[in-house]
Amino acid sequence: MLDKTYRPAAVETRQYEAWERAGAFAAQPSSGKIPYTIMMPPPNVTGSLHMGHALTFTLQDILIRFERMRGRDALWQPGTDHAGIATEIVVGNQLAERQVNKHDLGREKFIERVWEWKAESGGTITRQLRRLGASADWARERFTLDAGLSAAVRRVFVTLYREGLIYRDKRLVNWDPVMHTVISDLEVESIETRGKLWHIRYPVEGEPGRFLVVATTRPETMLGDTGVAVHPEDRRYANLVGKLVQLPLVGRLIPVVADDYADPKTGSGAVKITPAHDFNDFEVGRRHGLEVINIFDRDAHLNDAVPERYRGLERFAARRQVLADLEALGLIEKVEDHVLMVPHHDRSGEIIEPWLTDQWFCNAAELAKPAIAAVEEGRTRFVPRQWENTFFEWMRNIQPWCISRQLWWGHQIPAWYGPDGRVFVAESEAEAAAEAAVHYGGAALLTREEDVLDTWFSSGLWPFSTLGWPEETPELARYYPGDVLVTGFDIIFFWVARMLMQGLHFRGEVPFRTVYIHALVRDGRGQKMSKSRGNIIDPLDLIDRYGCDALRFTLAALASPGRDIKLAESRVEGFRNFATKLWNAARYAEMSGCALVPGFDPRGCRLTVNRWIAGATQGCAAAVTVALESFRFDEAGHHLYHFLWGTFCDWYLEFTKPILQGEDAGARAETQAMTAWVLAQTVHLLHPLMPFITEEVWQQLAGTEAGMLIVAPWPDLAPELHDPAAAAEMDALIEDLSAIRAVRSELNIPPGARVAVEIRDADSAATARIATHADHFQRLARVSFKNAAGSAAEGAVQAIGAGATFALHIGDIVDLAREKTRLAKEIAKVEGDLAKLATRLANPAFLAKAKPEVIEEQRERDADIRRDRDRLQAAYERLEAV
RNA sequence: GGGCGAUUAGCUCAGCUGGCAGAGCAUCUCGUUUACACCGAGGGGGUCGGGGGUUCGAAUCCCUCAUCGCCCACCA
Repeated sequence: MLDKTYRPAAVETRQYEAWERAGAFAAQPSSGKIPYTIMMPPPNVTGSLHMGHALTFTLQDILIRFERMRGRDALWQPGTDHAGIATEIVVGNQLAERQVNKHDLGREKFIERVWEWKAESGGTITRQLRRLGASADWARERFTLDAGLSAAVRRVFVTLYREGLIYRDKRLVNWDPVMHTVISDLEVESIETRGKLWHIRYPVEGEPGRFLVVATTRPETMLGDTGVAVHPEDRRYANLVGKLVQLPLVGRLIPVVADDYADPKTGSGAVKITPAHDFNDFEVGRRHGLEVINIFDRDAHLNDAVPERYRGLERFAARRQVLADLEALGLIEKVEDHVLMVPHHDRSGEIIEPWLTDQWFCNAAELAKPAIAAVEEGRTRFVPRQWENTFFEWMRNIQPWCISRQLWWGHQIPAWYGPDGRVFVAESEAEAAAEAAVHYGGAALLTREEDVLDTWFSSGLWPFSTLGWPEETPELARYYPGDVLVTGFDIIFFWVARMLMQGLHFRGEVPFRTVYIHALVRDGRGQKMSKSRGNIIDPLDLIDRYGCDALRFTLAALASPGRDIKLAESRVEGFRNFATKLWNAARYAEMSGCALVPGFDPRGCRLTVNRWIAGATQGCAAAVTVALESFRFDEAGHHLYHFLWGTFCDWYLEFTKPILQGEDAGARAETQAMTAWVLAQTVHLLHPLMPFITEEVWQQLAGTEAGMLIVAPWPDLAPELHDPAAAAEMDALIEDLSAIRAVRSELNIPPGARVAVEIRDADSAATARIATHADHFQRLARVSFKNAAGSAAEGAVQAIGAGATFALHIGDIVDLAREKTRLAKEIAKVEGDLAKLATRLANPAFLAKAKPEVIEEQRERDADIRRDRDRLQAAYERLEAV
């Protein structure tokens, strides 16, 4: 027996354990089934579930469950990511609370501490994923720092190095002066900031009293200036090109060069050039052979390259000092307010300093070519298609990828330096030592590269490293390439692009056929949820309060393509109610003796109502299938919602109550079987979205020996179940009943009052229908048909149904004038529609140019409305006659 | 500066290849008919952001403007 109320928490725990125990999540490599693979985007190993996770993993689980039920060998490959920078920040903060920094600890101790933290919190995210109902193959869980995945990383690094696609280079990079690491361009977030534009006078050499004015937002960097650029066609400065100016505070003489980079319309038109600390200036300097003077140390404090009075100053203190000194010298011409974009590290929030260092780079442009081609040729397609443009835009302008990080938590780069600085790149120290021995003609002391790799370097290998590569495992052969990758647009560049590049390079095949890009879940103001903003809605909180199924259904229903999700709690509540509705319907069916009948064939039903609901069920199944096939989770949800609530509960269960309580044993048995059958189909169709409650209902309905719903076959219903005659009859009946109910309600006729009704203007179909379903009229509209006492329309309220008018005799309580007004209003509305149709149908251009089926449709509609109008008119005239 | 998206009921949003403007929530009215008040029945509520254009016909396609949001970009 089903409980009186559905209690999600208990059911969710019990069912999840049962699934896992039964091995329902496990892929079946040795089955004859066609594989279906989804690679789970690995969340941070020490992270915890947020709403973005809830969305992405719900959608993935829906697809996996759908395809599993459709008979595919479903592999949802789970795992976690070591998340280098993010995790180092967290552990760094933990240490900071104890007044310790990581350098006090040393590399080895620090890494130990991170592993401890992983042991402490590492299970959290996967536990939470289980609470979400995620049916991943947990036995195959992987971690990016696993031995196997680390071997894959080393193999890839070494291979790309030997192919010349990974190299070491001295370039300007984005430097985080607090974390002391480089980050890639993608990790830089430009934040609009209100600042100042200082106009500074640089004295022209040999022309006392003459100044060249430069404008800058970062006056402290002038200490590293090695030139000033003006536009070659800027008349104002033409005679200065080739001359020298004297750098104030420093005294260095620096050249004025002509370069297109200088924009005459910006600032003063003359721009100071600091090659060591600005990406543009670096290029300008290179073009003109300017000196590169690095003035910052790794903390972004001024170094010994600047005059003594500034040495050791932190960059903003330096700015204040430089400005004060320039002011004292009268060299500040003016100061303007200025809005500028300041680069920040997206993780640490620190202001980035462009800094000249040696780093490891990957030739992304080369790797991007096959990836671009793969998407162009449709070997991988994006859904929605829109995102392909974003992908192309970035890939076609891709920059060298800086893959080294000055961190400790991650894959240490497999490179060793000889005594003379020569690099040996190899998969192991022994291999490197062997190479070195050959090179030096004997054993040599090697020191290992300290840097680790960008986290995304290892996650880029995820689609094949998790399957055992570099070993050629059976899993690799079977599950690569995957079918669908589900992710948010925010990591298309970070992750999707890298997986495509690495997958194509090392497997020669795309890692997935389809990339489904979903929206971001945002807060009420449309802001990205983040810890720092403090605007997080906790999915676990919603699960506690409304049940997991309600949250899952909500996220699916809101996942319309191309639109961000602003999560409203009222939605979750509404879909919780939907789950309750299903529960109560199932409970009612159980109480009414509706049990699944083995071998029951809905096509054998005699009763119209059963033939009708069979067709409606088939229609729903087809619609849900199409929706899920095309990633329209929202449409799948809406079809199910309307079918289960609006059709099955609101109408079918009401229509069949008299049958279930009636004397006709045959009709009762057919209807009981049918009710159970529809419920069974519905829980199948709903299972991917609401796995828990559907499994629970299914097991009550079918019994435990029937097997679990999670592995039950997806409904494949014959289109012949749709019976047009039954559908037409029931639709018309619903229209009749609704019309009568509306009139009753509008006129405030007490719902309990039984009303005598007289039928007028009925066509033959309506006459037959009313006779057949008289009991429904009685029960669901509370009317009884009797021979009209007299023909007078006195006291009658008239409801316009489908092909008949129902005159309700309600005695004296009718306000004739009000009733006439009501009818007149309806007539006016209908006449309006008819007028529009008449214009259209009288338009020769329409008749000549519109598609024939459209014309036919419009004519039918015209005829239908005309019939309604006529009956309304007749009803009105009867009142006139009183 | 470039690109993308959005603008539809009080709120959150559907509306596909043009052909009857929809849902959920909220609101109002009525309701203890034994599945369900997390419910049932019914109602009100819209110049589809503005302006052009294409078309027999536009919420839908095109142009333009406005507002909002996001992504990318080296403008001192």
